Amino acid sequence: MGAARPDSAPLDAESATSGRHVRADAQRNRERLLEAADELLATRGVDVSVDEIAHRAQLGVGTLYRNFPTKKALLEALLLARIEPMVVAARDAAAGIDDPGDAFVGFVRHLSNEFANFKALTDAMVASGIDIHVTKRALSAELFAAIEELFDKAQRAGRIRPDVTLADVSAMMTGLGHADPAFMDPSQRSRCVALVCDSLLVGARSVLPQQLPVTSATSRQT
Amino acid sequence: MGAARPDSAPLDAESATSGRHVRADAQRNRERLLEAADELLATRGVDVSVDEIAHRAQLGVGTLYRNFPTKKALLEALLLARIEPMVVAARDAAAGIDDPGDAFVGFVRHLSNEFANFKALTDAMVASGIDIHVTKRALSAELFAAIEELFDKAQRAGRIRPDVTLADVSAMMTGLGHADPAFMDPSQRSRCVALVCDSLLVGARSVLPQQLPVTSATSRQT
DNA sequence: TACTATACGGAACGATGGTTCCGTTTGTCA
DNA sequence: TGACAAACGGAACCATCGTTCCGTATAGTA
Repeated sequence: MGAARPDSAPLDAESATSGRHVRADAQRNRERLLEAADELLATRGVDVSVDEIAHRAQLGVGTLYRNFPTKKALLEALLLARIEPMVVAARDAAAGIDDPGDAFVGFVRHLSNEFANFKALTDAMVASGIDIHVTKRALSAELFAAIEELFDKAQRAGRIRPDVTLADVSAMMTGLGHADPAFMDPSQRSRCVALVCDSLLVGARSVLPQQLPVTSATSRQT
Repeated sequence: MGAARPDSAPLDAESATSGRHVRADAQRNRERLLEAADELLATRGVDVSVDEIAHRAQLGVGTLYRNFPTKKALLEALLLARIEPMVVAARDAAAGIDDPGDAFVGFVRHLSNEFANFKALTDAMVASGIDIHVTKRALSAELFAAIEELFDKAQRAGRIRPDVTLADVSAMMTGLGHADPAFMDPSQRSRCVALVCDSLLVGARSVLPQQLPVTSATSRQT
């Protein structure tokens, strides 16, 4: 997770800053807590309690609070942990030898799915009174930079419309990710990604992926 | 709980069903409560308490609970009140003499803005444990039907891609509406609507509206 | 103006959930 | 293996919030 964060955030990097000793079980438990929070947010949704998270990790609340001074801190750490692989993916895509346009489309597809998994987490952060905008921007500066590189490359290659900006892309992608789940299951999202890319790319008009033959957006449960 | 509610459901239509008397102030207060809830959801966001709403309306909680048996009921009433004008707008658009494609685009633009105002409300409903999908579908069946009419008309006129479905449109619109506000201010949304319509329509490639020259998606507060 | 049905206010209640505290357990090292 | 710092568990605490209850105020009517 937060492997290399040399500067500010003091949450990981235990052995580093001080000669302090960190017991092996403590470190393991920290991972367990993050995993538990992750799973519970995915399954139960926004309103998971810290007690639930602690129990899921087979730990007491006290332990949770030693690792994360507050629920907010736990959620932030989780957000950070989820963003990191995305940064890696974005850099890989930008550095790859594929056609920049294709790489961009692939990454958009990837990210829209990831963002969808984010929804419960960010909703929970909002519900906990976190200023999600400030937090997310601070935490995702690296991600933003990585995406920008990929975007610029594809645009310079003439694959992305010249009048489209990175802000457009960001907005469209958060839109895809935050859409009402009642209208946006994975297969629907796949179609929407194709549509969005059609609008972003130069001269594109994709063949939409198959749609399940349910009556239009009128069958989903819970 | 319910003080004097002779029958079951009907909250408005006071004078109608029964010879019951309804005091003028009571009726006024009901409106005030809905307005207060509306404003507070817009300003403070998801986690408004019923006390806050009551105070904002310069009323006590007791009064609130006489009008709405539960917080959930208040939120549902508010949702219903907000959906109604949209239905009207959709029907107008479908019945109008404009080119169906243009009417569709105009309506999409209108609805994406409305949905954005929805966000706090629907989030609050979710946070209150309401099954938002069931509720919304039940309440918005009319809206859905009205949109379908408009959509079909535009598609039959050859303006909307034949492989695009109503489900696609719904998904894209909820996406536009629920997007992270940090990335989607009104001017940004306007551009995104244009992009989305580019992908939905046949042979469209719009001129994107002007974008404010702030650094890409990196300035917004709260 | 007096009377009554109706509506109002807001204290009190119970549930829920984040956070703290402290006695107990356990990993690590000499 | 023994000792101690570090970590653990979970009861208890406190704040918040939805909801109820009942004494008081008021609109409407005769």
